[in-house]
Amino acid sequence: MSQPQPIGDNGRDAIIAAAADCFMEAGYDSTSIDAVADRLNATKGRVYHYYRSKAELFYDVYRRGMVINLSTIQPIVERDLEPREKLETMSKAHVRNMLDHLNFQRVVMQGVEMHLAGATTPAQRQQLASLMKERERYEGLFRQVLVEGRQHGVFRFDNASFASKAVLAILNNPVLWYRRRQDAAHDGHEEIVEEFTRYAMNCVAATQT
Amino acid sequence: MSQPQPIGDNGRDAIIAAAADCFMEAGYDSTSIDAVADRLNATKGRVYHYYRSKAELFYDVYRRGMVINLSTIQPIVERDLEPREKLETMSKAHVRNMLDHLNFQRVVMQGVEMHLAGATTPAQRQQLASLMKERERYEGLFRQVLVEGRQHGVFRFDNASFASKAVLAILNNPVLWYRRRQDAAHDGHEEIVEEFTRYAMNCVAATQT
DNA sequence: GTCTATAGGCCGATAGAC
DNA sequence: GTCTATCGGCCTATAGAC
Repeated sequence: MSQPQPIGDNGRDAIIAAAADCFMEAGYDSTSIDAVADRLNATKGRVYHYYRSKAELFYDVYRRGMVINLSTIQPIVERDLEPREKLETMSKAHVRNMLDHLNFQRVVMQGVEMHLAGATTPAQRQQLASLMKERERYEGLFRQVLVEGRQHGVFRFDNASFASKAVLAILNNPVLWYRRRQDAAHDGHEEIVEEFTRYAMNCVAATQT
Repeated sequence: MSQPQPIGDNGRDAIIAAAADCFMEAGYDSTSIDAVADRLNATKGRVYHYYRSKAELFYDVYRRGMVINLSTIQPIVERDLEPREKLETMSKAHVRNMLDHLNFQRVVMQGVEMHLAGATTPAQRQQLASLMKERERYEGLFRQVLVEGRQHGVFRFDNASFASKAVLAILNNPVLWYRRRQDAAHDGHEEIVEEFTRYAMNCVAATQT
């Protein structure tokens, strides 16, 4: 208690990180608790000491992913920027998060899939629903900027909900195909960030840039 | 042999349709062969008579989904249309397919996820890789129109591969949240088709419409 | 707090009757 | 061609030693 633990140093954080990698590489269903434990050079006794079930572990990984995203975007929303510049800054930061935290972002995607598929037990359903609310809140941050920009005449669209979905569909896309490169100096991140941000901006732009 | 069987009437087609519904509702891993058989009012002996494994059944469902998409879009590609009109026609048809064949389209999405996750056995890997080629061919039809339009100065983008991914990311998006409505007369399809097509067009447009 | 050992259930796949 | 019956493996979760 004398010092705060750095992230990744206490029991749970190491498990969350290992689980994120496993879920990314094999998917939720195909990841066994043994596999997560193996990655920690431990056995599943350790995992079950911190988590009551595999589902709870998954939820924690998902939540960590959303915390990364929200804590990046929220401060940008609060800055006093003109709508176009604000959306552009948010978009670039979002794509960077996708590329920098692929493991967590793939887990977030799997959470959406699980929600679509419909979890079996009522308890799981409820848990997933609350996770989806976090995601909707995140989408709301984008929707809010879009509506503001439409009032200023710099964005154009009919249905704000559809527009925010379209923008995020573009910005999330790299998660579906990007693979980490060995050479960190030439990871190609900036080209992806620039280009997908431009597509996202264009799709709701009222005036050509 | 005297008459061709209508789709959905021979043994395999009924199984494919039942499996598509199950995979949509529960996901690949959580769908048991018993569940597919139940939906057919049969037992799994029937399924295993036509398919050697659950994976093969999945591949067939996926293929059916891609056949739906390719057979819709290919004829449009071959028509003699100006690039902007061609892309618009393709986009609308694509979104309609997403809404009209949700079950198969969700399976196609799951196939992409499985590919990302990395199938376990070498045989599965190879099968999935060949399915992904179909998908890339489909994306290529869009890329081709985009490049043609860029030459005519009606589209603008740097990387044609990224541009086609961005366009399809938008057009696929409804699969992630759309749910069938009871009232077929007011299914809301046309609003979704119009709006997401417009976003897709805008994101690569060289001139404002 | 981390381990070993094992219970217990589910499901893919097969064998063989009809 | 469809059924019933069952094997065998895998994996979640728990019990209890250290």
